[in-house]
Amino acid sequence: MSDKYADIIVDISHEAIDRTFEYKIPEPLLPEVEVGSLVDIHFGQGKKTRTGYVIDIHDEPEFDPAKIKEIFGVRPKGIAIESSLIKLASWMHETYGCTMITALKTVMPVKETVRRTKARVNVADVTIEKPPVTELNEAQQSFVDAFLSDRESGICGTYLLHGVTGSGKTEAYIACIRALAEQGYQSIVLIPEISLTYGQLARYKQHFGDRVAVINSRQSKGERYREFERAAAGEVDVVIGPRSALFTPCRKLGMIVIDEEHDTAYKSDQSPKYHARDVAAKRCLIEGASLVLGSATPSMESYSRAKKNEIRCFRLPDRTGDAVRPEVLLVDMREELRLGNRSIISYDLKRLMEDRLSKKEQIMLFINRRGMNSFVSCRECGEAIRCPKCDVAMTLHRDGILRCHYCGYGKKAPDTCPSCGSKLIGGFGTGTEKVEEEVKRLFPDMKTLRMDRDTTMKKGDHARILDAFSRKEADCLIGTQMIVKGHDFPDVTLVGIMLADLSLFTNDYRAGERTYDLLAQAIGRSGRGDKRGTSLIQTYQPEHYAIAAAAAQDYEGFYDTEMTYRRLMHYPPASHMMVFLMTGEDYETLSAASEEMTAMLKNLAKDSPSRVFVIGPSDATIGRINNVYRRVIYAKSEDMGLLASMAEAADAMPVADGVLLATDLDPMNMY
DNA sequence: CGCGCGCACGAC
DNA sequence: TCGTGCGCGCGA
Repeated sequence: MSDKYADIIVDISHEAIDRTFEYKIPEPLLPEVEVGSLVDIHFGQGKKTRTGYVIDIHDEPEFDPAKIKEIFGVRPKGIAIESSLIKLASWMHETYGCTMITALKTVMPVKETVRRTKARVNVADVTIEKPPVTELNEAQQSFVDAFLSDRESGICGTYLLHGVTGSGKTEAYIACIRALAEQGYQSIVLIPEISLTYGQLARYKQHFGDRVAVINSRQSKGERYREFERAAAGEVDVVIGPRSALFTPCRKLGMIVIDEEHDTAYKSDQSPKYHARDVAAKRCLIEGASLVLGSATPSMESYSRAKKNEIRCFRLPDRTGDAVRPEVLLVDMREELRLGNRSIISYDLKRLMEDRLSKKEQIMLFINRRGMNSFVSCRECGEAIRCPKCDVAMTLHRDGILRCHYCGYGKKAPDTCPSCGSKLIGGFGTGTEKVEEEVKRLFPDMKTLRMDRDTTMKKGDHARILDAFSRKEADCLIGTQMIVKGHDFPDVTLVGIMLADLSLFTNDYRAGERTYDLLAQAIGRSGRGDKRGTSLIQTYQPEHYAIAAAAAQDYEGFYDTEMTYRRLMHYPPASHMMVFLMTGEDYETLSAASEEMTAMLKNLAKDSPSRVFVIGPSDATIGRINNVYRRVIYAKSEDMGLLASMAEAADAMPVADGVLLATDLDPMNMY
């Protein structure tokens, strides 16, 4: 048998993570040493024994063999938290095709000295009175029972809790966390950053007091590291945080919860572009923990696995009961135009708004776009005003400034068409500002609040607007998707969705799913109190399956149609897809590099035993952002390992100067 | 992190 | 000219 060599990180400090050292594995230790093992080594000139983490094992030495030292001891398995995180990194390296170092950097906590900041009032530090004992309803209890009996028989399963906000998912999680804590196990609860509110946190604090660690993006690296240390020391029962909290080192991990598991924020936007759901599943497998997914509109990925009985699905009915689900009306805006209504507010919506205003009930208007008009175009030559640095049309804001939503560039809107000089130039489309203006025109007495990226620039704006609305300081809240997530307003009995089609226009394969999810959430904002609510959807495509299914509140129906389409097109989750995005400032260089890359990938595909389609290269949907050109290549295959090895090969391939490559497995956004 | 190399300065 | 003190870079 040939010699084996191990790449090792020396436990000096985590900052030195980007350097590995090669050691020989002596024959007798071969069976024990694996990726993630803790080993004893001599390092540097010192004769002292040091701890090393094995991050890779290979046959050929890359370093001068004369200088390679030997590993002289292996620690028993399962001692170090780091060991399981290294295994996780190794899996990410294999799955996403990123380098081991990049994977390690995402997974391992980086040690930073905690800068002693002056005691800030942190939500996490507020003390809360003891819990009223919570009673679980039948559906919650049956999930908790199944979960616990599975664990008793040593099964660490995956569970899907299918239920809307308010159906009591959090109580069910808490019951599991509590039972696990009694057995000395810790839990990690992932929630989308936006839902990490005082109220959410308070519920966990009520039950677990100081034994809660909180991770959020506003913390300094030092503060975050302190929370990691508390978890690693076993000082907490539960860790709550966004995607990155997934990598909290836990002494004895019992469960990972992913709340709102369909949320796109669970996909990392940096390399490796991992999906928290997949990484969580792997971490659970490594550490013997259970995985709980919660959602009102499960992702296609999770629901298809539930249908195949790979994961157990539990339905939690809405507490308020199905009888008070909101009534949903669908308005065909083409018909509206025929009736002579050119307003963005349909006759039906106007009538309902009048009614709510007179009853002093509240209204939410949801529009999937900020700004005033979507773009400015010339009615004579048809030319739209585009960003000089990006291949997108610019958006007109009420202050008369045209702004690019991709690079932030802004300029004053011109009076005449820059290409033909015509004065017949104007805005098309609609946005939050336009809706607010129209509401003011139709209802001069109505008090409105607007919430979008422009009105929530400063921190605290978010909470201020929502608080004002909940104190009933306004009759109508107008906003982008940020108003539909969470937040119960019991007096809202009317939700208007101004243009349901907008989220379909992105044209990527997840557009249908995103539209259904957005509409389902928006619809559900109405009638959260004791009064039944109405939701009205305005659309130009009432027959579109995502819109029709959302209006009928028929998730199953949507799922079936969507899945048929994904199968037909070999899109995830029916298959897997790797995107190779190449960017560069010089189009010619970039184009040549992308051709070369495609040739290499096609060559790999040819020699592969599994079926794989390589598509491209072509310009990305947005071919240029901030003067950087973008070209894409797609590879589709059911063999995820093959796609990862293609990504790895692409990564290793030398490309022209000034050309960058990024890969993305099963993307969530368009390219 | 801990070691030692090498540079700089100080005492003889 | 040699001795020592300390800062920095390296370690497989």
